[in-house]
Amino acid sequence: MSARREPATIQMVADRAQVSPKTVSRVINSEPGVRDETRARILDAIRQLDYQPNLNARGLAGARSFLIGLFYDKPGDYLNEFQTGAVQRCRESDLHLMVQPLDIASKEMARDVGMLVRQLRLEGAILLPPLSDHPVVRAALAEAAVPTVHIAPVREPVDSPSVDTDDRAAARQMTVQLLEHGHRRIGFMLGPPGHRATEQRYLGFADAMHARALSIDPELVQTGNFEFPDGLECARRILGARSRPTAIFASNDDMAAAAACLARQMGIELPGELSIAGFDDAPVASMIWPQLATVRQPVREIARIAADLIIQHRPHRRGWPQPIPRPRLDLELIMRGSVGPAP
Amino acid sequence: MSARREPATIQMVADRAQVSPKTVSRVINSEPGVRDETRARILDAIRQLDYQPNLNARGLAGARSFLIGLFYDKPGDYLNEFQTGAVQRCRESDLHLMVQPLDIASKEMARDVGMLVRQLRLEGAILLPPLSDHPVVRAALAEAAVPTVHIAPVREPVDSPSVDTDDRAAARQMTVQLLEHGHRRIGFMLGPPGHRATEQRYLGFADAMHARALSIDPELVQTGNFEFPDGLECARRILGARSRPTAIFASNDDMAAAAACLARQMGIELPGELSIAGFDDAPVASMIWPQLATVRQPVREIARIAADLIIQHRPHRRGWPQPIPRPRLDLELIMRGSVGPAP
DNA sequence: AGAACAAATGTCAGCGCTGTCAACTGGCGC
DNA sequence: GCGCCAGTTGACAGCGCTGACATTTGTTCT
Repeated sequence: MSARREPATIQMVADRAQVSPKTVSRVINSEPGVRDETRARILDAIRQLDYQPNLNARGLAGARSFLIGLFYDKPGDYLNEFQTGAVQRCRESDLHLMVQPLDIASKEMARDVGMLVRQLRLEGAILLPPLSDHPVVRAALAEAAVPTVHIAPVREPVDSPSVDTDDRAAARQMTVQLLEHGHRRIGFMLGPPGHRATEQRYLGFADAMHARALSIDPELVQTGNFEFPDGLECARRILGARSRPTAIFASNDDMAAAAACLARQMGIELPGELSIAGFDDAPVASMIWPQLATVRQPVREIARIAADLIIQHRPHRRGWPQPIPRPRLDLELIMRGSVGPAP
Repeated sequence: MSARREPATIQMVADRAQVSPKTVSRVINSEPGVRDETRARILDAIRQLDYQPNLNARGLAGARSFLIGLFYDKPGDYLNEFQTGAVQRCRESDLHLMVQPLDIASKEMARDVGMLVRQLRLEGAILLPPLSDHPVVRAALAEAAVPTVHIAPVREPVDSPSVDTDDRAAARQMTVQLLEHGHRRIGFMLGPPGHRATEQRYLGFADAMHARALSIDPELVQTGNFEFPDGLECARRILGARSRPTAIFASNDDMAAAAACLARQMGIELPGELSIAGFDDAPVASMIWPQLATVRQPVREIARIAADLIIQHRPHRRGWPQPIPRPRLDLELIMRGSVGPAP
């Protein structure tokens, strides 16, 4: 084990490359106006000294932070995927990702956000749903003038980009699948209010039903909060309806799993007597039998795009270029064993 | 919307409180030697100006970073829980958590780690298994003299604390439960090598079997990598054994779920013909029917303790106080429907 | 009251880097 | 040969804060 060297400084690199620190700085920041030969010499020195610029110093001098914040309400598989994608994208641009859970129920959110943002001088923020629609968070971020990207917001923010997916189309397609399997009475599990996914997925379902002139029995539409326990409760109500549906389309996989679970307890055979479809392609979707037909979101891709929007934006620092980008990604239907012909 | 103020500086606070910046600094850092009356005046000024110290400046001047790194290999529910706990603890001490996925298969890990550590000047690092045993990561961290806490390492690092759980005892207890339900032929699904959990859980299982003078049929012991698909493969081998076991104890819930899934496909009734036990109390454990008997890890608690170890250690900066702390937490058995009397 | 000391506060330089702007270099046209 | 300009490079201050040390203030004891 070698004795621990102190980290190299820009001055040391400059000395070794026979240039001024400023020129080294230019190279580090990929600024133009450095002769190739000089650049090469400097890069060499950097390599030899194994130099890493000190982020604190860079940030202080340049009024930057190299930090992007990722705010989320509840952890879960979605977060994992998203985080992975976002970190990857950040690393490609020499940025770092700061994760921050924010209890949507807490009254101290504004304080928390403001604190983080101003202490860390975040260069951008990404809001995961349902935070993307939280007025307090939005306001705190706006006040601090932090460029923000909203993921799947219900109301598109006028002055910030958002990224979302065509949940409506996917839900419509999935419903069409159910219809083509002969299902006519179809139960639906809504997500909690305040999520774009909740409204879009239902709309897609309704689109498909109405296109076939089928009516939706309100008794078969139940609201859960995207979690297993309420999925159970929804399923109880749907399967306890006067006339039991032959299929259930749940707004997410956890609730779909709950439907499958309850059906099993009730001795209902899957998919013989009941078909079930979910949404999100969560791990649980392929961990139960029969596996859940579901819709896959390109979460990592969404994350990369979100991070990218912030990174691309950075140079301007204030106000997004016209027009504000709002990429919308397509989803992928995944048909699996939980959907079969209607009995 | 008010015009966006520039963030307050320590100088502004000092002026308003009629003291020198240094005294304000003392208050911010909770240093002793400030009269109560002065402190109050300063705190007042801070509040009025809504002042937040600039982390970059603090870090640069004080040779700190206020950052702790959390390194992990694969995301998952464990990570979510851990991250939540760790962030909470960090916030309590004015620190921040930097998450960093590290592909255990990648050859650039040393570079990645070194880069992060030196750019960010991390004040500490937490290694999640199986990274806690990765020699390259350990070396990179050691070279940079970053205080590190290892979570559930197979080999305890001589000079760093570790946090783990008594998996062996818990596995023994779970096995005893199976035995008391009358099971004698019990299959076991090992985790991948390189995890403490893998060895400890098996040892606990073996402890209990041997205590009853029962032998373990090697054909019923299969290795997976903690993921559902191999769980399926393991289950296929175990359930395809010449003499099928009446119970399976899987080293984690994903694999246990796979056993349940396969059993169902094979028409084996749970828990009537086969009992299944898992480990970790992952979400999936309560999302399938019958729900999995499992072992709950206090993941958040572990995370808090790990962060705490780093935070407590910080003042010394080099070398841990004697002796190196190695807290070990107890686990909680959760018996659920997947375990029943042997047929 | 004055000395002697502890407590409280201040002064000042500098952490490692970048923004601003000045200075230098070489090539070109006339 | 001179002026001029674009292309390069450097000098220098200062980002906001804290460490080391100096100074002032308050307290206690004789």
